[in-house]
Amino acid sequence: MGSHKNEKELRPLLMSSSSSSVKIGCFNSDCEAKPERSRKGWRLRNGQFAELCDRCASAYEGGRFCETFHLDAAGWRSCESCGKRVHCGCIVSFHAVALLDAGGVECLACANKNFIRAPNPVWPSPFFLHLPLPERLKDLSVKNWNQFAGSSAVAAQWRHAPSLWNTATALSELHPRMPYEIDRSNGIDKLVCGERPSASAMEKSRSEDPSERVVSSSLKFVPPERVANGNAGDDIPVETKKGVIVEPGKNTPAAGINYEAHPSVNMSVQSTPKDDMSPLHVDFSLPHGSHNETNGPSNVSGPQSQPQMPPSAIAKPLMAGPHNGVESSVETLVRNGRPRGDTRGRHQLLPRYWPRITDQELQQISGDSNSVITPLFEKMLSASDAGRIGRLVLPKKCAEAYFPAISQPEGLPLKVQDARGKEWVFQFRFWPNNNSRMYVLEGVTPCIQSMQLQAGDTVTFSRIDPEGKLVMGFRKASNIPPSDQEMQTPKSGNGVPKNGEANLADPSVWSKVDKSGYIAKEIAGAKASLPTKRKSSTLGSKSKRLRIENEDLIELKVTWEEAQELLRPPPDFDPNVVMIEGQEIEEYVEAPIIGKPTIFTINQLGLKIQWVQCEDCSKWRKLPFNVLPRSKWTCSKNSWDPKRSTCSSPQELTTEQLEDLLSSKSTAAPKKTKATKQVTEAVEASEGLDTLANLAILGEGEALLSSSQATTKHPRHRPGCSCIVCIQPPSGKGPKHKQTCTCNVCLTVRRRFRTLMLRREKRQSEKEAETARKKEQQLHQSPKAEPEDDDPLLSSNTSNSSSNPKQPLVNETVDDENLNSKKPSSSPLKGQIDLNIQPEREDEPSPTSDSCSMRLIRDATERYLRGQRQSSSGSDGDPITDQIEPGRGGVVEERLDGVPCGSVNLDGDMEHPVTLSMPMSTSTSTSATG
DNA sequence: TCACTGCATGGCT
DNA sequence: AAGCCATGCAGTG
Repeated sequence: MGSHKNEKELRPLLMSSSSSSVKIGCFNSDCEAKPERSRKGWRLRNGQFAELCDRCASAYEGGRFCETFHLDAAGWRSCESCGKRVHCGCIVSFHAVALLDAGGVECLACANKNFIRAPNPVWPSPFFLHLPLPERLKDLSVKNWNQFAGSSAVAAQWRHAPSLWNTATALSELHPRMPYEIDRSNGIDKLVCGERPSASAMEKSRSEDPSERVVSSSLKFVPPERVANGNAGDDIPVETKKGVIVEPGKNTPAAGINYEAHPSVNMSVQSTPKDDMSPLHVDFSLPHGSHNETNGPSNVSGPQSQPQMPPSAIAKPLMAGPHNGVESSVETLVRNGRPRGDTRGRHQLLPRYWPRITDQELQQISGDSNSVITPLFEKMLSASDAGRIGRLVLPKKCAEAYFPAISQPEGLPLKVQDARGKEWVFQFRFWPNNNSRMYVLEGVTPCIQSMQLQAGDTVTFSRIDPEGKLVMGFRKASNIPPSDQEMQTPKSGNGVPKNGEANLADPSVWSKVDKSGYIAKEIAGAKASLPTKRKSSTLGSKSKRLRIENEDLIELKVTWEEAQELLRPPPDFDPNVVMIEGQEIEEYVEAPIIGKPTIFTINQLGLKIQWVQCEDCSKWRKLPFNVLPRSKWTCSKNSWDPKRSTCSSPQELTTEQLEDLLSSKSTAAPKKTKATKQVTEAVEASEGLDTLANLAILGEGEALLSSSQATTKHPRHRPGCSCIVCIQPPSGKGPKHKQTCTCNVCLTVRRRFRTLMLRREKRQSEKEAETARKKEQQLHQSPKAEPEDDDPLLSSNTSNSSSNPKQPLVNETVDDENLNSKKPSSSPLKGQIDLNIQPEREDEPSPTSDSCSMRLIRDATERYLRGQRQSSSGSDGDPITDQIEPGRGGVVEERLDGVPCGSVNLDGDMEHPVTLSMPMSTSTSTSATG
């Protein structure tokens, strides 16, 4: 440790000189003696030691220096434990005082006692600290890491990491290969074994530090040496106190002294040493600095060796307190036991990686044991992370700060325990990347899957002491209010579902931290409060891809079909018709608008009807099936039933019927994700197509609709994108899909194709179409449809349904076509918009396929639908319920070959009677009603 | 053909 | 503007 500012008071003339060789006399400015043989006193900031005359040295060693030489100076306080007067305002006393978390100070004797009593085995014995570093480190080597990795390397390494001293050890252990480590060790050694001043420094944790929070019971570490000097005092429950080492560099209002918080012994890991000028820091920091891989051996001492560093990522949040918040990367290093960092400035981790774990979660991890959990960092899983590749990209700084140093790309096997206690071994490695490194954990798939994580969820890395194990917890994205997710403490984390009120473990901590978003959070829990920066920094930062996950996942978790179903041509649309591959494609300048979800049923007469809920009164009103109500539909727009054109009008449906209606609707969706193979496939397919749909719906680059899958597409994806993702064949099984395949994907593709074909046919001969339709209807005796529904296509597709009144009548294609034909629009084509079509990608089933292909497709489709109906049919009784299309959601694709919901907009509000020929599904569509 | 590996690319902070 | 890092994708087995 070095001298501090106060040092100057003692020895102004010598201050500038860092050389102990300069002997002008006793270092004590209050002493006139000129010792022949100087004795070492406190450590100066420059790493050297004050040279004192015998008398002063004796006083110093006896712990009487302050009272002897500046009893009247400011900065005297009483030990909170024993009441003894202790000086807190000079470099000499700096080492003999511990600042308590609760305020006040404690003499070293008391602090030491507490420390010694502390049952926490995590802390190394003071004696251990006294051992020359070389001794402690001699066995350490990179191998250790490897070995540990294989077994409990982490634990071993970190076991002693808690204390600064240990840190040194840990560091050494971690970086045995680095020469500088040795230097570091030396430096530390000096601190530990050297002259007393050096030993002093101990710590105290800051309550603000999340880590500390966890380790609130942290003990204060007092160097043995100090104890010797020490002042006796009463014991103070260590657990309840956190001390802060007094440092010359900073002023404590209360004490009028400079001090700084240092890593507490137990949680030193989390504390943040300052990189300020304090000698202590110097010693500690140096080692860290040395850790820098790019750095050569570092100097053991010297202020210069302690450049000011940004707070460590974790420490930062913690910093808030009286401290200036200046944290040194050192601390990070200390905590991790792995102080490396390319540059100190970089030690600071991005806020998005700051661990946000609640006490409860920590408790969960540690269980009832006395384990101390040290949150290290967290990361929201990207699509890649959660993908099958099994590679979890680790934030560089986090990897370098908390994982063992690796010099070879191959890295090391790293043992990680999940929240359930199960151990996993990942390969911690890196790839050279732009003159840097990209760290990854390989082989995480099993773990990720076991935790059922997906993109958007967050994994947290913590360390359990004294075991020193790495623990990987997780937090499901869905557990947290989307908007608050970023900011709030996970309700459940570390894989331990908790009620843990998402209170930030310690609001004060986070809020104070910085602008990174915590502040905002503190201010408001509401979405609005969500710090945009924060948000963007997490999901958003790199990814628009992920951005949608949380918020949108919930609100926009609609199927591709559902989304399209709700699309409505923009008002006053004026589509441009372009020819693409011989097909007329309508282009809309305006983005489509979103319509209102409805539920389709079939009444007793076999007429299709749809139910829509009034925006104002929430009553359900019956509308012609082909009406496309807008999103803000209200009773007043119910021109079809004047009696119920006001909100005051009673609802036509009975409560029971409504329940059935709604339940059917709600149950439909779940089915979608359920697991028949086909369903699953369908889901996948729809997800895979989401991109297209999203793009179509939201416009290029704006994929607001997220697939149910957290995975997102690369931002570069654009309509027509030919990347591997976009050109991916259905379900990624291209070749495996046979022509007769009836999987959702194939059906979808066929449907799309069919749509095109139908249009063509339509164009070719309206008359023929009409004829065909009638023919189809006759053949299949499709269920009754409204008079307007004379879509020939419909009949073809719905042949099956026709046989079963209860089956959904809707067939996307059919309906779609029906609508087209029915639509008021003078031109069958006019007003049609097929957002599902991407000319560039229509290559799958070529639009130009012949009718034979069409037939095959239809046949396959029908077979599939038949099967679906059979399997899903069976409900009867309530007209509504029964008629609501079962499995709507799950098999949507298959069943929706047509757009049941009207393409014709009869709604007064729908001034745009345009048919949207989109593959659709309406989760709401229903079947015949009796 | 597919899974895996490792580097390259480029959006974003 | 540098660097991070999510993802792409070629190479390999």
